[in-house]
Amino acid sequence: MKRVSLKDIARIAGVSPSTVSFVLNGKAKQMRISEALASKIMEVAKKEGYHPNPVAVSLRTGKSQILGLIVETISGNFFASLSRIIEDEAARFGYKVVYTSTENNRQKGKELIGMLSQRQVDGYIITPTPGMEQDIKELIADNKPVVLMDSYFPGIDVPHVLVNNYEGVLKGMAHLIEKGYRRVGFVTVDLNLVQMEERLKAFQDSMHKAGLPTDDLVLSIKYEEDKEQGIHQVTSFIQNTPDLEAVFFATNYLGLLGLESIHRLGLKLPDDLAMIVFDDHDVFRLYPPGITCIRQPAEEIAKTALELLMEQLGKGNNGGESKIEISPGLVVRGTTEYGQKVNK
Amino acid sequence: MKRVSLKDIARIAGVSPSTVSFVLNGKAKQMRISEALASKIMEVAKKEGYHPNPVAVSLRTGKSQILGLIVETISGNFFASLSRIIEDEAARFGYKVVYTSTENNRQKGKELIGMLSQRQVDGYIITPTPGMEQDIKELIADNKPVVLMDSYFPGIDVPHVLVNNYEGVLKGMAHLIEKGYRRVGFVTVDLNLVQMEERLKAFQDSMHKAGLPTDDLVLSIKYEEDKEQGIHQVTSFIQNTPDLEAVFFATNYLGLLGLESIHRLGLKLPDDLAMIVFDDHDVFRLYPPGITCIRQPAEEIAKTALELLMEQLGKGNNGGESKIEISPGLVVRGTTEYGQKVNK
DNA sequence: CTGAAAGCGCTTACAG
DNA sequence: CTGAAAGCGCTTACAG
Repeated sequence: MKRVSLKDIARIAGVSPSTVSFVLNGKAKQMRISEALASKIMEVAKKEGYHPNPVAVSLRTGKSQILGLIVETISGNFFASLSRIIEDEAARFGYKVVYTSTENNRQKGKELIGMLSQRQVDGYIITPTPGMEQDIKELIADNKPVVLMDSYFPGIDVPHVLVNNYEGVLKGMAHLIEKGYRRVGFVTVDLNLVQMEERLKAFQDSMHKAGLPTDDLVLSIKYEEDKEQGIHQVTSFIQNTPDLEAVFFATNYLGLLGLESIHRLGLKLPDDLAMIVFDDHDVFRLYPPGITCIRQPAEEIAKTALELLMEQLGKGNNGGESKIEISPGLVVRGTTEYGQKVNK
Repeated sequence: MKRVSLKDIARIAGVSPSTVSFVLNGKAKQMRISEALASKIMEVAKKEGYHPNPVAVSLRTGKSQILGLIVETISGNFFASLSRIIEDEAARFGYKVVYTSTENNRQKGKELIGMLSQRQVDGYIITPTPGMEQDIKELIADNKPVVLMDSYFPGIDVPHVLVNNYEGVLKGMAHLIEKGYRRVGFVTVDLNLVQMEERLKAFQDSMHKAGLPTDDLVLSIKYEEDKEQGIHQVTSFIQNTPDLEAVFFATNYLGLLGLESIHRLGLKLPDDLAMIVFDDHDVFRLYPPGITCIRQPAEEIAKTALELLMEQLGKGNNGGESKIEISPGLVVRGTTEYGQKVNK
């Protein structure tokens, strides 16, 4: 059951290991090895079931043909949507993918990157969390190919691909305003991330453009708050905001809090209150009918990220920033789209 | 930014590479290297930030300190429950874990195992699917450490750990019968798997022991059937079985079909119809209150599987069968446990 | 056109 | 107690 090595093939074919290596790596022509010899070697290799030992190749070349995908949590829907797409796409380019997650743990993020780089991972696709800024800087300094997904750090010059957050909220707001909603609340989270800022800004711009005030209409939940606390805050926000007609939730986690609040208040969607969610992670299938979602095109984001990475791997890290923002879709869940608002 | 190598450490410390290797691998004493020298070498290694290159170690030793975890799908809750536990446990033993999924694709299962074995994976934890029998046999023949989880092949002598399916259904049935339910249906799937056989047998044995007939009470759904078809079958089963008081669903997929059917029929849980689900994959959180679950202890299964694997890794594959069955728990979801059945 | 040789970074008998 | 040497399986200048 011993594996056949390149040397074995050479011996059987009666040539030197180098010749076998050249042929098997498609450099026969370049090395001007005769067609006849080349095809003979190919045949022997096939017959003996030869497969190069990737560990040896990796040691020799310093490349592993492996990509590292680092996400926040491996058990979420975001990861589920992504992993398969990235794996398939990577395979097309001859790469394997290993997955790791930080599980919301700063320390672990650091270790992971360290471990991956030791294993000679050739490139990284990372969903960055606030704590990883430094690690990512080091990766860049080390000239490693990196692409960020879903978010980015304004201070670091590294390719990233994410949904166009501003445009997404704009779309959702246009939809609501067109339907006649005027008292629209916005629930966001107290997190210093570019995405969240963009979303809030788009809300305010939309309202102001429509001549609507936003003074008492923004609720910002603390990130550390636990779930029950959050539900409580959303509940009283809904109760205490006069004439509230609709609420825009800036993330799907917030959306779930909202759903629960609405449920507890005994309100009916969308008649009593309309609801719209910015679905960061393409989980809109979880929502019941009657909710509008700004949907992230996870598939397109993943594909684009991989392409950016391949570009870097193909021609070295050019260090140029490439910021790609993908337009989100507006999805009305279910068939019961809420109609024109009557008594505006 | 060049990595420091063992050779570098040797040069800096003024000793030979072998000495460094011995010290760093804890064989200083065994090789009778002086304490002073050993600690000096340790210090240099630390100061220079030396980390052995795992690729080189792997090439030289033939071991990778990596375990392969193969599951059916990476996007399910089962995987989510498992991955973290296995990863943590493996880390305690100094192993990393790489995940792969067959995504219900026979061909892919084969490729995956091939790829992992090339990468010198030291051991396998596999959730077997019917198509993998041959591949697993080869692994065994090849003397690779393997542990199966969640299922097993009766014909193959390989360690496996799974919930005690028979006992689980027995528990659930005892619960129902004790509450006074007599007309209990059993919905299973037409799949030739030991787990399913055990579950059905336990149902029949329970009923018979209580002196209850089961003739018209078993529905077996075809595995290939699509979801809508399945819902249809369950719906008519519920409608056409006289005096049906409760239904036992043999898997959580079937349970979801049942939930939808009950919803469509406008029945109220558990008053109109009681429902109990064998939750293969610890997803009982998805069910609404009023449903009883036989819950798989995913955590314990995962831990045990890893221990079995470590045993093999520690002392070589002894080839002996070790079949471990873990007792399932009975979980009544939510606070609204259904009460004593009144009009039996 | 083809082969001998070095070397990727380690470990481990073997010889002092 | 410690070092020189071989070798894991490959790739790639270098020399014919």
